[in-house]
Amino acid sequence: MNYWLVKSEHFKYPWAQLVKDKKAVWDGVRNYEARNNLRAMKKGDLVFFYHSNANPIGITGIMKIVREAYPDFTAQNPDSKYYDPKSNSENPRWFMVDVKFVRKLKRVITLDELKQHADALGDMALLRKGNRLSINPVSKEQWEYILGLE
DNA sequence: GCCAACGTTGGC
DNA sequence: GCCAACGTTGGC
Repeated sequence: MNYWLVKSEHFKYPWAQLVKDKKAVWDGVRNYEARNNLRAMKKGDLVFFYHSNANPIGITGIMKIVREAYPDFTAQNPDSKYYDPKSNSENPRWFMVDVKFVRKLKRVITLDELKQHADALGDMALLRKGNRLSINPVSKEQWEYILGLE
């Protein structure tokens, strides 16, 4: 079992939408490192949902992987803003996963707060300066520590 | 809206 | 394969 943290901008796919939909397709990942993380996700893995460019900025809830990586068809759709002419169905470049709503956190654990616990969280990818990766691995220790803050 | 950080592209 | 130019992310 692995743990992850994914970012979403509130105007792109807001947490409230997932709460309503219960299930979502996590598509549109167009960064190789993020894609590699995406492909390492296993069914049943738990995922923090992190709101960037939001108010407040932070972790709002938990999701679960319900379908492992499969080709992101939006890359083949010229009308999609995620269209990538260099990807094709024989040799897909991009992947997506399906996620399911698990639960809301009792409160938002803000970036500010995570920063205050930077020592305990060790070298957490999210807190690294300049980190822009939209899919980050989280260690078991970090996962449990963050839930302890809740 | 600014801008630092960093990924990607493409000419050479 | 280098690297300048450009685009994007995301906190502030």
